[in-house]
Amino acid sequence: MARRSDHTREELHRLALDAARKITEKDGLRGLKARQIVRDIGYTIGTLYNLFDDLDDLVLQMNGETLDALYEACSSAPMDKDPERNLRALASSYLQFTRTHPKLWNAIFEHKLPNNREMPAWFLDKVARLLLLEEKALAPLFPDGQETQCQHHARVLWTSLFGMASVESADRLPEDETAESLVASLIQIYVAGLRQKAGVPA
Amino acid sequence: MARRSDHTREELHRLALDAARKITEKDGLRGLKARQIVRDIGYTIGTLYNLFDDLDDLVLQMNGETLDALYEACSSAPMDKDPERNLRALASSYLQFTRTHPKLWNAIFEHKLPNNREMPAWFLDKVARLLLLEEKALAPLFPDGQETQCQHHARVLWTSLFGMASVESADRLPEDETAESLVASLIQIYVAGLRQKAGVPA
DNA sequence: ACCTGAACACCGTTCAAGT
DNA sequence: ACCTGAACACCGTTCAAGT
Repeated sequence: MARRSDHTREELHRLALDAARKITEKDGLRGLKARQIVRDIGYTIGTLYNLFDDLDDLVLQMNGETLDALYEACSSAPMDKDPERNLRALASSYLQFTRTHPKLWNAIFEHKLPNNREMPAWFLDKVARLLLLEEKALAPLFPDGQETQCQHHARVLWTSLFGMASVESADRLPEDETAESLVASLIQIYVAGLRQKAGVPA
Repeated sequence: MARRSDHTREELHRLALDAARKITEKDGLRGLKARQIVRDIGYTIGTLYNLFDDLDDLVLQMNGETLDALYEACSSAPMDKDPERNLRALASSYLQFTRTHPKLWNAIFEHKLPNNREMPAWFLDKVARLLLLEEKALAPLFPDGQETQCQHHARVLWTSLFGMASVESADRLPEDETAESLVASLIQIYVAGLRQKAGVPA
């Protein structure tokens, strides 16, 4: 057999990533197998390696698309001159995404390359881009010329948000606590602390 | 062959976990293989399944020991009546551990059981126990009767610390930023915010 | 009672052979 | 040029056979 040409290379690429996404969404990264992907799209194992270097490459691309979707979801959060409202809206969008696609979101951080291999730059860019949204949300609190401080504190809040989402997604929060309740305190109290430090009471 | 009895069951158990720890420390959870473990301790594959239900069981036990070691390291942080100093000391001990054993620490959160299987209670206890240290560090800030609030804010700080350590261990911090610099801001500013809220200026 | 290692089912990956 | 699927090396896991 050979040369089915039912689909172009681009279509096949898309079919494979869509199938991988569905499997990961259901069974997690641990349940994602090359043979299951091709079975789902009606092709054979060899074709997958015509499309991707290896499974790590496929997972990186799938995670890249998840990061794109997460960025899109977070971008839709409304931003104005109230940093607390901005941060709450952004965190809310972020957490809504991680709850809707917990295993897909987890795959981004679960996936580790072998010791010698490092994450490609395009992937790190997609990760870094999200942090800019947090900076933008926090910016109204800082006068011009304090961009460095704004970046620092945006990173504090962003890594904290990541920690809360991560712990929630691992089901390690008690019944009466959610990532949202934790992040609400974080934003309220951290911004109050920042305002106090700057001598600008709320 | 059979019946070597070079080691008791308990000794073998220990040998296997030690070998697993060394492999994970070097190559990460992804590089941990059943056959490598038994090769390192001079036994064969069947013996491993005499000692553990399966590899997941072995990894859970290894991660349990890592949590014990982390708890021990964090317990040594000095505690007094100054919550900021307490929190800084605790975070410092925590981060020193995650930097000394990055792949071992990562294995705790990387390791996912199959969909149907859940973490055993003894493992969750070891995770939960660490949070109590953060509560103890923060307690001087709260009067008697406010234990619930103390627990809540301890969890905010603890999940944030986890996020910072996690991002640092994934090499996703820029040159001029460390988990320590992030956590220093978090503690200083969050506690200032808490004091302000309680009407007790620093 | 304990340990072995062949055997099994299943991986990721390669590649000669087909059309 | 594209697709196939047998083949390979390597997994985790089981278990009959040894002492």
